[in-house]
Amino acid sequence: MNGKHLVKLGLEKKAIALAQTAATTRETAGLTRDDILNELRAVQQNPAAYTAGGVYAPLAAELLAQQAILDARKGSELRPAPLPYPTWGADLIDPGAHRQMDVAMRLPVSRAGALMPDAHVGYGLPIGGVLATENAVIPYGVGVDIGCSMMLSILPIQPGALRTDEAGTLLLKHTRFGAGVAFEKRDRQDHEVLHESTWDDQPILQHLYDKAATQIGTSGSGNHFAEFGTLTLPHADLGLDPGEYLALLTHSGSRGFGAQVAGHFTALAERHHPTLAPEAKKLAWLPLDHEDGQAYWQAMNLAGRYALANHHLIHARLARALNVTPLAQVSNSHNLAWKQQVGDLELIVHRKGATPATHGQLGLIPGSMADPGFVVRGLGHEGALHSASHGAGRQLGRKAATSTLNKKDVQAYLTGRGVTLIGGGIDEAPQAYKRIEDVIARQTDLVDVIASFQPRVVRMDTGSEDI
DNA sequence: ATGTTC
Repeated sequence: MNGKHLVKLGLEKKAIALAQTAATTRETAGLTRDDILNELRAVQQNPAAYTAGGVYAPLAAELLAQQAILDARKGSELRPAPLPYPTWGADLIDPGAHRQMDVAMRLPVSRAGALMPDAHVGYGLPIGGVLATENAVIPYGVGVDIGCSMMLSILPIQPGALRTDEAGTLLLKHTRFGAGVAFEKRDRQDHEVLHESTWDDQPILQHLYDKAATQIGTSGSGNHFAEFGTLTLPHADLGLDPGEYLALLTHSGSRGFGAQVAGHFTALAERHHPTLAPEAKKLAWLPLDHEDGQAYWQAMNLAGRYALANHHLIHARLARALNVTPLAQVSNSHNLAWKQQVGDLELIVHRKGATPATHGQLGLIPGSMADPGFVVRGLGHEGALHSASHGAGRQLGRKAATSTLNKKDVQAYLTGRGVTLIGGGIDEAPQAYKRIEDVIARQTDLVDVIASFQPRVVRMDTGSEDI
């Protein structure tokens, strides 16, 4: 058998070598060249029928592997141009965030998207990005801090009745900040989320259970915070009379548990798409009709419930210390994916730093450590995929903030607004964020503002560059 | 965002 005959069959290098070996065996068995070429064509047409054994099994396996790569490449190909998507507050958004969103809208699984006015560059999908996909979930479309969320408790206390030093003492005693931190054993609290059978369903969840159990009720680091402030409710709402209330606002996530879930499934998604274009590598997805997609979906939702449980424990601890029961509570996740009907399709809507804003849905949009946050009610805007911003959004990256701003500037800003800060880093300075008033003004068709919250005593993690 | 990454 001449190699040329095999090239003519359209075989590639490795397959040619395997075909040559098989052909030699068949020639020894007395078959003619034409007989062998016919057999080879049959193997080519249906390699799966030959993998069980026999002289053609190695060739058949190689052909199947090649086909799988081709199929994967075909299924991972980006569209030549991004699908169009609406942007809110384009004048506030860095071109880099648009570039990232453009890549996301070129994914073959993408169907719709939107950019919120707090958008800025992140890993994979931009922060403030909303992306709807079909039968696919993108771990980096949710983000590292799965289930990152906000919670507000409105307390039956006059804003002036809690002194600044008392508020600071409470926050220091009843919250825990920092990467890797957990509550001391005697202070550890239980929550029903830790008793779910879900933890037994996957090895990774079993593995992370102990970490989750020790860290529950903690706040973490980065932009996470716990703060007392003054809630101003101009009109009767939330079952409350108009007026001013002492309130507790927290920003926290799924801690080490969620971060490790995110890392695990991002790596898995990348293995699903080995031929994905480099610019879209961090947007690798998992098919939802595949066990890996189902596993992520389960773990993601558990991390979402766990993050909200964190908030509930933080609020319960502080409310108990104050000997009060909250008058009302509002909470929302802003790093998560949801199944959502979009037109005729049920899509997977990823919100990575975006507040769900279905018609009538309550949400929380914080400003910065010294700027007001807002309680909002969604207007269910279809084009925004029922979403709004999740905050003010960065205008300076962490490095830029650290090199541009100094302690004095930040202290002056805090003093000017009567804010007392415990912990905090320069990279979280109010000046590192967009003006929340501008961001809110760009999304009046997405949410109604129903109350504002002015921070008074704020606790954050100690940054690398303290304030 | 996370403890400190293959």
